Amino acid sequence: MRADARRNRDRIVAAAKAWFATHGPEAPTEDIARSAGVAPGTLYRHFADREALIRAVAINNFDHAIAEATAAVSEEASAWDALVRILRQSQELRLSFRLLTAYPHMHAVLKKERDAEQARKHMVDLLDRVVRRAQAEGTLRTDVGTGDVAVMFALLSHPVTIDPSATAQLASERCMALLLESLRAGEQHDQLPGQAIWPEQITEDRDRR
Amino acid sequence: MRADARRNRDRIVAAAKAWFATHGPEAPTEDIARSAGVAPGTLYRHFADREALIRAVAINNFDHAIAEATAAVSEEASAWDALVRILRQSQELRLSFRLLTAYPHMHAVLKKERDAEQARKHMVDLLDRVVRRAQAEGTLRTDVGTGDVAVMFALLSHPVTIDPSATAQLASERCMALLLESLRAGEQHDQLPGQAIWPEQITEDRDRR
Amino acid sequence: MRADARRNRDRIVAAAKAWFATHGPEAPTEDIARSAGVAPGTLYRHFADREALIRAVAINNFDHAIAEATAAVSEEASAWDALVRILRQSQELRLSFRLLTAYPHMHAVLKKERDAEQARKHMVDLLDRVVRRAQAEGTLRTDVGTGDVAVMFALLSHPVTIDPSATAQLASERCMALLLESLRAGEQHDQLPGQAIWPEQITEDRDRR
Amino acid sequence: MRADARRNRDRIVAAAKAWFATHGPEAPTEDIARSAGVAPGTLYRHFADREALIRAVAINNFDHAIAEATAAVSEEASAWDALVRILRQSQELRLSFRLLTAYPHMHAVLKKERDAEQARKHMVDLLDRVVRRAQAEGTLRTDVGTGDVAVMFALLSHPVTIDPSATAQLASERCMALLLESLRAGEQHDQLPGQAIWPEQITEDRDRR
DNA sequence: TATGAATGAGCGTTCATTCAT
DNA sequence: CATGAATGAACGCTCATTCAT
Repeated sequence: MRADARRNRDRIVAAAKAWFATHGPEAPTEDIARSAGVAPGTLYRHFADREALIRAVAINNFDHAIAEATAAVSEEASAWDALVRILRQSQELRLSFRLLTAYPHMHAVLKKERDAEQARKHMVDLLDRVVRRAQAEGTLRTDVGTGDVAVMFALLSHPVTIDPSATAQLASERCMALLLESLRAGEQHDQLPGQAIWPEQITEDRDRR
Repeated sequence: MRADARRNRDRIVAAAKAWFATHGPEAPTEDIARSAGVAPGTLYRHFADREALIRAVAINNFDHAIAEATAAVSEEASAWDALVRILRQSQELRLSFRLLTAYPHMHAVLKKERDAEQARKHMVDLLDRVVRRAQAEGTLRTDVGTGDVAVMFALLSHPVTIDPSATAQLASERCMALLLESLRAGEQHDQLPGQAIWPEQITEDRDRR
Repeated sequence: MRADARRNRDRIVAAAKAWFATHGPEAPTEDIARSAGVAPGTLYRHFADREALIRAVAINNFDHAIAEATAAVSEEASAWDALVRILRQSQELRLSFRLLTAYPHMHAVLKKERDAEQARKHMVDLLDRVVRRAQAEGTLRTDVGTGDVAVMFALLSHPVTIDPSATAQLASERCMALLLESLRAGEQHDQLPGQAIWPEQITEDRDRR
Repeated sequence: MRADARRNRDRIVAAAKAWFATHGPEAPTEDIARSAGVAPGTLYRHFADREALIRAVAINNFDHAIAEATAAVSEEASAWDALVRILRQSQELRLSFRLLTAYPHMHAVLKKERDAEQARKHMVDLLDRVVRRAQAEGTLRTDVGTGDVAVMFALLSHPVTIDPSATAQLASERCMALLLESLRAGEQHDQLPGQAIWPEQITEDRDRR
């Protein structure tokens, strides 16, 4: 791949990432191309269609999120601290989850490309390890599973649309803080409905419309 | 209003509600009309444009949500129980919040019709009263405001897109349970970032820009 | 025909006349119905379609124009004075000509109803008589025909769209005055191109698309 | 601009010009696009909306009309001869005036683009100069203004809808000849109503209503 | 390979006309 | 008969994707 082509591809992915983060995965391809400083034709030379672009953004995102999570795990003293840091601070992870929950087809879209599916799995596995380790060390309540944590995080990754935006930002952080508080191991926990949700409970076959 | 017209209007609102709930407020009017069993022209006879339809759905929703919340308040022994019931069980309230947070224009859209704006305000006021009463009775922690509760609820009202759907449903309920747990007044609370968010902190002027 | 039906019919024709005069013969039927104080269904009970309504308005108009022209002929001292009065003052005749020239299909539309066609013919015949008499009395130049006069008048019946409207009105009157001046018999006339145009030169078959 | 794009743009303008000339400025864009041999999207790539297309046609027209009028002025011996040639022969000027008087919004539409407004002004100024010069040389009666001439011409630019079309064409020419005759300076002129109308009397603010 | 023009299906909306009440 | 609701074809315009330059 020529150097300029490589550079264009990267700029398109970066532009798409920005648009997806602010306007969701239905953002106009034309706007994305313009932001990337290329013509629409160039975008489509690199990505067969919108879904391919989404996959590329997702892979990029998952990879960054994995890197951030890995750093958290290795740098924090406990699994709990790592978990808190990951959930609270990782913008990349936030976007990853937004993408994953942005529209129902997402899993089907990802599965069309081995790399995308692997990156997703890798990310989930990493989260799973942190969750289990935190439970093992006694800091995370044991009646929740990685699936619970993932769902919580996915939901909290939606943009909060209130004014002023500083309040929106704060609201989101407070919400996260509350949730984390409820996740911490403690004496008197309510009985949660059902059983803990683990990755295995989540079928990724979402294509039956 | 003639009986058949009334019936069609209701069917259109119902169809729109279903589409908005599953596909967001940009769902094709054509599909909505077809679901309602009417021609596109009929939809537009009843609603001047998409925004008018959104407002009608919102009013319908807010009204139902208010009714459910009112019932909860009058039937439950404590404000806390009422709050739990409202947040956990009201599907209408859930959709209401989804609509409200679906896109940033929503407030501007609602403000164009007095009824819509009033219904929204009425709903928020009701929630506000329950929140304050629960705090007064000592069951709800006092470092959160109605705005915090509303944001949390709005976020949790997003659809969870995992398979199987029974798991998605469960995940959502568990998430809500965790949040409620963290809201309950107790001994050792973490320090939340910032100050409690109350309705007053939320500017409803979203039309600038 | 019941009295109320008759009244509705008349009001619809009157409303249509007003709309056609100000907005041309494509004015929305809905607006016409509303102006007439009836529902659209009522309009269509009386007139099969837009063309039928146009014919009704045309007949009404032609009849009034004929009456005004007849009065002019009988009251004015000379054919010339009658002609001037007809062309200058008859609002009905003005609208008649506007309708006739508003869209190319008009003749075809009129021909579908004997009455409409007859009224038109009657009106043209009357104008023809006045023209010939004015020429006989030596007040109208003899190198113009009734067709010339009709065309002139039709053209001058178009609305003048300039601001302020008083100026538009004046401009129209001045234009008419100029044209009348050029029609008066006098010494030194320019040679007009072609031959005088008489009603016989005008084929009324306009339906070949 | 690429050669093919330029060609398409020109074809669209030409097609629109033809449709506007025959069916007025509300002619379906779809038909215009088809006539130009392009898809609807192409039309909208070149012109943001119908009004932009109207302006493009108008500019094209005004420019051609100005060129023809300029040629007439420089080639004819007197201002009078130039005026006669302009009014009689310029098909472009004829369409220009038809557009200008086609609907009341036209001035507002033109004013949205500097070029369009300038071209219009340029055209009017040119006519104004010829009119004043003809009056100075004693060939044009002095109780008419450029506004009178413009209105007359606008009115005469409407299509004459009679059959056969050769007769329509002739009728139009004869009408113009009569008007020109009445414009020539001479001994015994009738008193025209009101005062001469000059461009200054014509407010170009047509947007209040 | 990049460009940016062209395509054309799709959606929102209008309105002449029909039809159930 | 009148009403006014329903119909559905038509039109303006958008945008994902393809293709000529």
